[in-house]
Amino acid sequence: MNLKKLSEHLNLSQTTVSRALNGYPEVSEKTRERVQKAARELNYSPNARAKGLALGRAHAIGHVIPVSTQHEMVNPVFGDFIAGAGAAYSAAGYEMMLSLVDDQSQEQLYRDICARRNVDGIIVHGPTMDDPRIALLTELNMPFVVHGRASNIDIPYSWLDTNNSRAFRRATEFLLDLGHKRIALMNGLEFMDYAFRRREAYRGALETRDLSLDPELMCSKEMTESNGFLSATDMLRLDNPPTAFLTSSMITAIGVRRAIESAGLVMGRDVSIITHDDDLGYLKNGHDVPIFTATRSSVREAGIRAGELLLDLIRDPSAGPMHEIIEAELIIGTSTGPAPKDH
Amino acid sequence: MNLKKLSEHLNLSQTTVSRALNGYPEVSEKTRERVQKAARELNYSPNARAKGLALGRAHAIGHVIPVSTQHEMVNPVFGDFIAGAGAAYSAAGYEMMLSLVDDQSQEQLYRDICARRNVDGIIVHGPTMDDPRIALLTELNMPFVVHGRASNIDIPYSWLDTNNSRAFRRATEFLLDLGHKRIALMNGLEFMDYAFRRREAYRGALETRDLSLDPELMCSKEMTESNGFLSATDMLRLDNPPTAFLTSSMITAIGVRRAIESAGLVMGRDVSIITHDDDLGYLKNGHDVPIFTATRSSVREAGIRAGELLLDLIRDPSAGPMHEIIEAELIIGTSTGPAPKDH
DNA sequence: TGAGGCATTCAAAGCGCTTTGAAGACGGCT
DNA sequence: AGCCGTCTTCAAAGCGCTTTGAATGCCTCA
Repeated sequence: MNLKKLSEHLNLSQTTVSRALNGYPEVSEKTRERVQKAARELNYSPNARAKGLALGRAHAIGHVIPVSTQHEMVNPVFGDFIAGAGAAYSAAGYEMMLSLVDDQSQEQLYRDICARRNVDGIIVHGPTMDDPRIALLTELNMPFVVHGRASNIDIPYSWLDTNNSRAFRRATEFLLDLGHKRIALMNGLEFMDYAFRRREAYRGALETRDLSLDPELMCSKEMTESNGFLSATDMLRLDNPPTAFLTSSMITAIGVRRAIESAGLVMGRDVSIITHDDDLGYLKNGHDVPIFTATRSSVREAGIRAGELLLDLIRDPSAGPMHEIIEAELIIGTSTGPAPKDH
Repeated sequence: MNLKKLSEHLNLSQTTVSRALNGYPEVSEKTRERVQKAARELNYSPNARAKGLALGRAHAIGHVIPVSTQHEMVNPVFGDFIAGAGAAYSAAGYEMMLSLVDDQSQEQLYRDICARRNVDGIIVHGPTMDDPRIALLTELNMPFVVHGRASNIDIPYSWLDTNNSRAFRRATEFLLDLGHKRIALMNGLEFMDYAFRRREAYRGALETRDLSLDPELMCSKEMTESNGFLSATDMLRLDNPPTAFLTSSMITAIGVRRAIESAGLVMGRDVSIITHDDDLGYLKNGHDVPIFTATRSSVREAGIRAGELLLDLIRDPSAGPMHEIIEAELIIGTSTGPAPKDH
């Protein structure tokens, strides 16, 4: 069923039918109702490609997902993020288009996407510190919103970010206030901007208390359960092991907990953990009492807001670079306690 | 940059330019090279909507992701599945289109997607036992491949599935062989087809050994860490508690492990766990020695194969219903051991 | 009665591509 | 010279929609 057939069936011109369905005023109410009824009965829904061609808009948003080539891994927060963004899109009648890309072929893929014109805007995931995509998309004149920020980029662009600095500073201070002096940082990959900010916040908090950084207590790896376990196991074997861990994700924290327990120690008594918690649907941090003390901010909320910002930007590009920062809550769970005396 | 401008710039007709770029033989090699060079330099890439309109094909595959309304949760295997499928698509020059839908408005969404014609095929995720989408898409004449199967549907359709029955039967027998008699099943939601098959396999294995099912040892919930923890905690408090757990996902298993440990028991000695392992990138089951004894099958592989099947089906719909079954490996980890004597 | 105004409706152009059917250029053959 | 076949190129139609600019019918008012 297409517009032509529908209009023939109704003995009307395509113009009239199109206008009736799109709510234009210059069509009488009788005909509008007749048209709408027929459209419903015949299950007519305009061909999206043709509509897009005529309108010059795709009614779709692109998400480019970087897939780590080493580990073939998709960031697990991604599911929740797009669940949020998707809700914003469908409310506005937009589709979501996904492309996966390995770290190599980034630039060409973005160029192609823009040239092919089947998205009206792009969400940039996982920005690095001097992410080249920001200049590229600006040059290509494609509306975009970055989930995160790029510390070394100074051209204006729209972003939405969690306040990683404040969250990790608070988390570190929380441990320091409990008397911990040997605090390990299990960070994500530090060319990622959020991981860089987190490390700087950790460093800042320690230095303010005149504690120096110990490279043996810092690691920067992909945030998997295994990495959490392995790195924590190594650190716990040090002569002067950490009494607390600051981890970048719940998954890493689960690995660290496993390391603590298999070292015969008790979490929250012998060794503390504080983690960042993205509030993922399938990985809630406990129920009434949280398991892990955590800085929590919902990545699903971030998805919703990022989607909304981008849609606003598409409607009115002059609305200029938009910025939004999300504060994380500090949630007290059972994984933290005062630093043990005998260390 | 579009075809018209490009052809004017080259002093050629649009026809010739189009043919040159699409590899048709009736254009001379000189001109072809000239055209290709210009296209590269001017960064020309055909407008996808226009191409789709002209060709009657969208070059895109739709994925409809059911979002559980109660828990606003996206199945965590989803990220890995689409990473696989996406690889298959981009190899073939296809895009991936995502729609999220809550359980309610399923049918209308599918009808719309088909009517709007901006996908050439659909992957059906998470089929239930008598999933209505199969009849619907068949009627609408839209190529599709189901990830999983629908036990109560008897019309022919294409699917790709893990052999859940065999995997869970083997897993149950493995525990039985170790002497366990009180085996708990922590299943997913049992209106989902895979969960139903898993339960039936578990039941079959027990009945073969003349053991009766104990409803107190069976639960059917969303596969989250919390649910694993809560249900396992309850079961371990029974007068006659289970000595082994069979869980549906790594995440659930992690929750069960937490329950075991916080009950003061030791996993693999006091209580065994065997789980299904989707081999997710960020949640590897240990490194050299697996943590959990598990039935493993890579959901990423499933994504790749499902994508390939669907592309084949789109190329040649008469290639008829395609079926593919993936066997799971049984991986022996440290989470299982002989049933304790004193129980 | 005819001009003017308003409410409806329509034919046709255009969005950017592919593809059909036709035509131009060229060389070889009789 | 004239004809034919081959190689190369082209103009135009069509994909399904929106939108411009024009036309139609009807009513009102002078």
